[in-house]
Amino acid sequence: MDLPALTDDVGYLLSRTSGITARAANTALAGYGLRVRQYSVLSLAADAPDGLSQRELAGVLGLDPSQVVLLVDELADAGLVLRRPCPGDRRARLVVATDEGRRVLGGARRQAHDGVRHQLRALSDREQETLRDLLARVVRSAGGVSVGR
Amino acid sequence: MDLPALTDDVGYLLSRTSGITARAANTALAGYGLRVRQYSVLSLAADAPDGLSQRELAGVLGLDPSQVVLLVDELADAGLVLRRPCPGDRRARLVVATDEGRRVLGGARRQAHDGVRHQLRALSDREQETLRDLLARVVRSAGGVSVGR
DNA sequence: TATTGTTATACTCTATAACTATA
DNA sequence: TATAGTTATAGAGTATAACAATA
Repeated sequence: MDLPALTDDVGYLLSRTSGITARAANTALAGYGLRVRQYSVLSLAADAPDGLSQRELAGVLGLDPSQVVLLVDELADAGLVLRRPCPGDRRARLVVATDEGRRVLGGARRQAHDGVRHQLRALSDREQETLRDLLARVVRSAGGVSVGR
Repeated sequence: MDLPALTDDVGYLLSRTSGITARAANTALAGYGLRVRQYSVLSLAADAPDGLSQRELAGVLGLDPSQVVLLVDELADAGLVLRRPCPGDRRARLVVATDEGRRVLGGARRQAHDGVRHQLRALSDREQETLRDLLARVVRSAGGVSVGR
């Protein structure tokens, strides 16, 4: 079986597409003082009623826990999240969105979504859904495996 | 209309999937002394009968020309490509794969492809094709636009 | 005047190791 | 002994600006 040329290779196309959409998202988020990684932490924290531990954040995002520390530091400095002691485990700390964090997230989420959507404009709504579902299955099957060390 | 939670967001899923496949590709390429960016330059050079100018490489790959210089430097140091003067334009230099470059690329391409494919194993062949076609349309529509400066 | 390649610089992202306090 | 968080460091990727040679 013949291998595809670079420009028809899924890995290459994933990298290019991800770069394009991440750049658009970062541009859209710049007005809120956020970048995609900080935004993703804030977004997860805001959607979890009681917040998440940093370990949970690292697991979901596929990041090393040491990176999460820095991202939460920045968000906390900006007053968008805070660290609460975790009842029942004095090692852990729950990352919770502040009211200001939720307020900022409201606009940021909309802007980021629109920015990404504009880069996907070549695809119909139906096709964007298909893309999302295919990617979600890849992440769920492969993503959770090699997170730890 | 309601916005999706982070884990159902196409931008987030693209970033995660791209990270997963790029990591797999880098692991697969490590034995050849290559990383994905160098590999992509080598791959394009090898597939173009007379090579490509660095400007063309930058355009196709969505990179800044200054980044291409460094990538070609590394490949040239490793003896995988060489810079030929471009007949008809003394400013430009054509990047051409050496025999050794083509030989290395043969194995590297196979390994990288298998590594990425393994991360996509949750999708059928048919679905992987669909994914590739959707991504290709996004790159073609949005990718060529804001490359220059 | 515009384009090709180049050098330089700064910032972000990624990967790893080692340490502390708790469990 | 394992786990949650933290600190530190190095390497890779990304983004810009400026310059020489040539068109």
